[in-house]
Amino acid sequence: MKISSRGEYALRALICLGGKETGLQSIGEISEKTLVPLNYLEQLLLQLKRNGYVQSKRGVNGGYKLSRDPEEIVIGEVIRNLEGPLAPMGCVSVTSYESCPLEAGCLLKPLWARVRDNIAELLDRTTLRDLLEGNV
Amino acid sequence: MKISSRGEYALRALICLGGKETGLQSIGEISEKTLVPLNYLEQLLLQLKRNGYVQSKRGVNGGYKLSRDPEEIVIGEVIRNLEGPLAPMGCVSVTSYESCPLEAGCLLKPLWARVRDNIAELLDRTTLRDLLEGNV
DNA sequence: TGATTGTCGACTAATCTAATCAAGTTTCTA
DNA sequence: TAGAAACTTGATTAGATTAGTCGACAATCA
Repeated sequence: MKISSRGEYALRALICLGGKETGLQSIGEISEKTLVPLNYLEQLLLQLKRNGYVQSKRGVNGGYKLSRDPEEIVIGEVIRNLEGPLAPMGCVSVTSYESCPLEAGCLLKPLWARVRDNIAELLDRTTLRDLLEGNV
Repeated sequence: MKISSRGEYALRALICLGGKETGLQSIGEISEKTLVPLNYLEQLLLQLKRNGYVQSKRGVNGGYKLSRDPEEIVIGEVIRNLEGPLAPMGCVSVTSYESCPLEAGCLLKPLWARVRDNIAELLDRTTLRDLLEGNV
């Protein structure tokens, strides 16, 4: 039931960008503060950009900044975007359901569904702002 | 946040053994009913045996059966035994904590801790009996 | 123009997952 | 007591995923 480093690292980057610094922060700066390898961070920031969480500027003094208010960045969404569905099994995934031959009378499915609901409920009501303010 | 097939398959086997059949069930029978590859199931049953959940009898008409009452088999424990800690990150794992250089002021840790607590609370109060009776 | 910084795509080493296989050992039953 | 049924053990493997690396390119600004 692990979170992969993609999700963890991306959230670290968002937290870094949501901090006190108001201007742009370069990949290098973010890498230093978050301890995420620079070349790997690059990939994650690009994906965060494609998903509309951050914006960038090239060239001297360029860098990244958030492109939304922290309270409009929902943690559950970020994790889904970066590492796939929150559900522990495909048969109970809302965002990418996969059928299973045993599904009909499956005694496990209701359990997995509750696990999914618990996780999704928590992560979908937590925003970047909550994290920044320690409201967790 | 996936459950691996080890956990899923092992639980299927336990559910199968906890079903109406009272006597021994051979690996072959269990494999057919649960759709778990026979050779793989073999491994999982052995591990379940080492962990004290099932017992076996060799020879003709041999097979496996539960070695505890279903209400004494806690799902959280089974999953921990078969696929490791429930916690989404090492820094919040109760059973196998791993430190992290950012841990001190980490704004994510409280979130992961809540995720862990939610999952563990649910899986540690669910027993095999609950699954068999559909009490989930 | 040249230094700085982001962008993009390909590549890779290591690990994990999900099996598979082969060679036993034990036990039952005919 | 032979022999088949059934469990036991350890080794091996193909494929996927993870986590990262690398190199060339494009934009920006002093």
